Amino acid sequence: MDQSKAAQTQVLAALAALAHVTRLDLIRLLLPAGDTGMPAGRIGEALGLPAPRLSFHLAALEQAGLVRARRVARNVIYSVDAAGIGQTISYLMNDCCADHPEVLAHCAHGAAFRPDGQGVGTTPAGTAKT
Amino acid sequence: MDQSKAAQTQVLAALAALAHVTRLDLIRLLLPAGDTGMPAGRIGEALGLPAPRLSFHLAALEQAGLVRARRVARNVIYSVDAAGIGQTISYLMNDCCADHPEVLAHCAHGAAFRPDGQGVGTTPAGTAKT
DNA sequence: TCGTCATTTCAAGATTTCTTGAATAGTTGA
DNA sequence: TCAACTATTCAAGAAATCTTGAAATGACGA
Repeated sequence: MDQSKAAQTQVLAALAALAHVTRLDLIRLLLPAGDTGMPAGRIGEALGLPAPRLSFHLAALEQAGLVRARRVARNVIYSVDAAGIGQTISYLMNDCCADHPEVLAHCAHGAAFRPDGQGVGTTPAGTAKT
Repeated sequence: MDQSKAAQTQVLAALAALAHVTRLDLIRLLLPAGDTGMPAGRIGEALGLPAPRLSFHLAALEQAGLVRARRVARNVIYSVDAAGIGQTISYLMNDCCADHPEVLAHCAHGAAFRPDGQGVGTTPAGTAKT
């Protein structure tokens, strides 16, 4: 059970990495590209980011285990690490919410696990509060 | 579809709030207490936190929509906002991973949605990489 | 009203993260 | 080898976040 501390450290890094507009944009852009990925240049072009800034954020995501980089000729291709993202979400659900169906109910609400398409609400915390 | 930007802002706040050891500890401590919650004093005692620091982090969580506070006599009772946490997770799954079963596979791996108990792995990103 | 308990706010310093332009490194074709 | 192209690293400043002790607020019982 010392492993769970390392697990938390890793998740904290992933959450910190996700907690930034630019990096969330990067994940969103890269996900549809799947394992094929996208060269850095085209990413920067798509999001209108200066090169050093792009490198900075991609490095952060890579270090957090959320994206992978591979060199192809002159380009560096970035792609999402599905396992990294999935396990981060999994940790949130299990470590925080294992015994709390109320939380899971809100998770499932997004229809991710419901092929019938019930409830497409992507409305996050707070929106329903005011 | 301008609502999705507000949604993202809210999720970013929630992710930033979660991306801190102390605050993740707070969530973990408060979740088992459910709606009953826990007075600030006892929380600080349980985690060994000085009062101002506790207030600072609880305020951050509250602002992010992850916990709620209510006053009872001299005490302030804090409890988790299940909807806030659930919707944050939901956003990650839907906005980032809607079309990507590979990610969802890793999410489900934690057994949250599998009563059969298959795969209790709480192992987060990266652990399986080195 | 006074004193006490529970909690928050304030102010200052320390630390970390983010952005930017300039310089550097790796890869390819001529 | 040289020039062009792609991407990262560096250094410095700006901004945001975290921690801490001291002071302030709010609620209750005597």
